[in-house]
Amino acid sequence: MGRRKTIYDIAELANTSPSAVSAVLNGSWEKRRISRDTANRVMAVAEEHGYERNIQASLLRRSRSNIVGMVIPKYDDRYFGMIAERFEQLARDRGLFPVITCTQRDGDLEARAARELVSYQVDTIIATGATDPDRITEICRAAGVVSINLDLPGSAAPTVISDNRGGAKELTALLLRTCNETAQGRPMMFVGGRPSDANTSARIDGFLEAHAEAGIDVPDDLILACGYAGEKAFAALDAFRGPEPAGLFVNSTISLEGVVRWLKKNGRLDDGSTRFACFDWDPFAALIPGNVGMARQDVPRMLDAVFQVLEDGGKPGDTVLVPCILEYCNDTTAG
Amino acid sequence: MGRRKTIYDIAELANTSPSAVSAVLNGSWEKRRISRDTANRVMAVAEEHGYERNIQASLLRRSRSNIVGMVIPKYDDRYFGMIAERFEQLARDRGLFPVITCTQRDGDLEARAARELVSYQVDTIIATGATDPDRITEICRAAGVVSINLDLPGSAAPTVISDNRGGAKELTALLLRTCNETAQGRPMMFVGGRPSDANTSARIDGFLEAHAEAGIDVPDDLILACGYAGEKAFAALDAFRGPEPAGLFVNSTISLEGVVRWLKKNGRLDDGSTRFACFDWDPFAALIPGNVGMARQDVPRMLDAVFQVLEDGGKPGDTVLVPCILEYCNDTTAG
DNA sequence: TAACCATGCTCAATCGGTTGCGCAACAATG
DNA sequence: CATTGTTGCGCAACCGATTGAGCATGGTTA
Repeated sequence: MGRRKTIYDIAELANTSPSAVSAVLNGSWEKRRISRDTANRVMAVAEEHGYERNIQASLLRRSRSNIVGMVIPKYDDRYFGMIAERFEQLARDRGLFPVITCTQRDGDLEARAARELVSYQVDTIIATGATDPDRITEICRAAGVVSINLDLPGSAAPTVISDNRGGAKELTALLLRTCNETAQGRPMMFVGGRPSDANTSARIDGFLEAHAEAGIDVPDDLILACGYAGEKAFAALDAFRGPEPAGLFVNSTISLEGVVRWLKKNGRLDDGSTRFACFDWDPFAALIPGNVGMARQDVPRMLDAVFQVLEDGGKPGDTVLVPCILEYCNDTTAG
Repeated sequence: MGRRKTIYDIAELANTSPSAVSAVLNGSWEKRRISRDTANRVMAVAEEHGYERNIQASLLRRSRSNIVGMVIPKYDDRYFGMIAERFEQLARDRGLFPVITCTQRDGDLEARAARELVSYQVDTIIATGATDPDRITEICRAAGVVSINLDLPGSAAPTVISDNRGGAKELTALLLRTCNETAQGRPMMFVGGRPSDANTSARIDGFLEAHAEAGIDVPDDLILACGYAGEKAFAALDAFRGPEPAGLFVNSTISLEGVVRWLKKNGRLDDGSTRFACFDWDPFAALIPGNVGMARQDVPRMLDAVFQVLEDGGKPGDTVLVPCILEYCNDTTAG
């Protein structure tokens, strides 16, 4: 099949110059004083021949690319899936071209991906849940690319993040209330996440605060920050030898997959006898017996905030804290 | 901050020519007989100054772009999330640059996205679950871009697709077996999807076939192909006035969200009294009481097949059918 | 009639890599 | 010494769109 059509082909077919074609097709024709006649002629020819602009060539000449990159740990997760979907939509609404790259929570992959995005001349990189946000920011800085952190705080770029501490505290309080009759002042167990991860550590703070306010002491061995992966949570629970915890605070739906597998294996799932709460939201997880509540991160507000920061030009250190939405599950009431 | 560094800057700094820099940095330097000395010098200087190649400029000159585009209906769904994640990984393994675009099951958006990808000089577009695959193929054809259909069959490009009929038949048979005592020869209900959608129609075929083999007749009004969205399934069930169905075949996890909301509202969820089966897979949905099984589409095999077709150069009409994996839920046994 | 302006268009340089071709220097061979 | 080959490198055209500058043409004003 023949070569792709270029503005030169269209110019010849429409009996005018490449400059005129370019002006017509990128909308600057009125400013460049091309007559409506010529414009119509060019547009008709372009349409007829299925012309598509070569953005590479266009961007090479322009200074801004209007490409916004996002680095995200996973797609296969409702939280990150929603982020990706919303990001695309908001970017498109603003006439930007979104490119998302999935990096499996691997710092080296994140850096590679960021460099790759820079090569593609992105104007901006949103680093979502990056294990090392400042490394990405540094790559961006060297290339003159704006960067924003989402879901994990970095010191080198503006950050938009959930109120992890507040959300975890509220959720823990709910869990304590619901377990009140059975627990009798015993502490809950915290499962999943990495202690080095700022979100996990903020949630542990909230978890402990809620216990403190209820006058309950939490021994260290009840904090199982064993990693996010489901298998890790499963293994950590399996290896736990202390006294039976009164209820579980699960740090993410990814970890929850392992937790429910473990509960199922031990026959404690179907009757809902083991109460748990989970940070993050999943519509099906919400229906699992024993789940008393989920802290849903407010993805729409978070992404609105990201684009707000983008438009206002945030400074390193700026942090937008977005409250979580507490979802009551399985007829837990607020009281 | 200064302009981005170019090969011209690096050439000057390394005291050589731009051609040599280009050759060194894209790996063709041995072929172009640049000495190891010069190469090392150039690489050191590039490293030191954090040089990143401008891919736009590079692609403008080269003929192949190595960009593979994917059009996908949603991210916020485990099935499509897995597809996206796997696609990225396989593309990267092959040295390609994946760009995914989410089009919300909207034909016009799909076409716009395809055109946009063409503008970005993609070599290939994988149209996943597109409502109108042939339209995308036509856009690709006009631009000399290879296209492949995934998850929905098109006549104009090679297709990789689940064995929807077979999977639905097996799943329906499982549902019939599990409902045997209570159903006493009564038919199941089919919920969700669009009848115009080839997957839905193949699954309806499988659903009916399984009933036929069990000698059970299915009246038309038990086929509620009301659209995929959860609310639609909810509304359709709410509006249904016929005799109570003996069990539900749900056409996707998206529809299932509505189905379980409806079951919950009617107090039939927690005791698992209403049996259902669902096409597609979700780890949490698998644990919902009453769920007897899920037909899990074999995402890894599907994507392996896609890249296989890409490498072998498939023809329009070629179809790879990938079997589903039947997952038994809630202690349903195979027997 | 000269000076000036508006209109409608085109020219040619430019963005940053890539690549066919050729040139200089030197070694090896006849 | 003439010819041929090898090594190492640089020149300049090119990819396709954008854009500052400029050039006719025709109309208006002093």
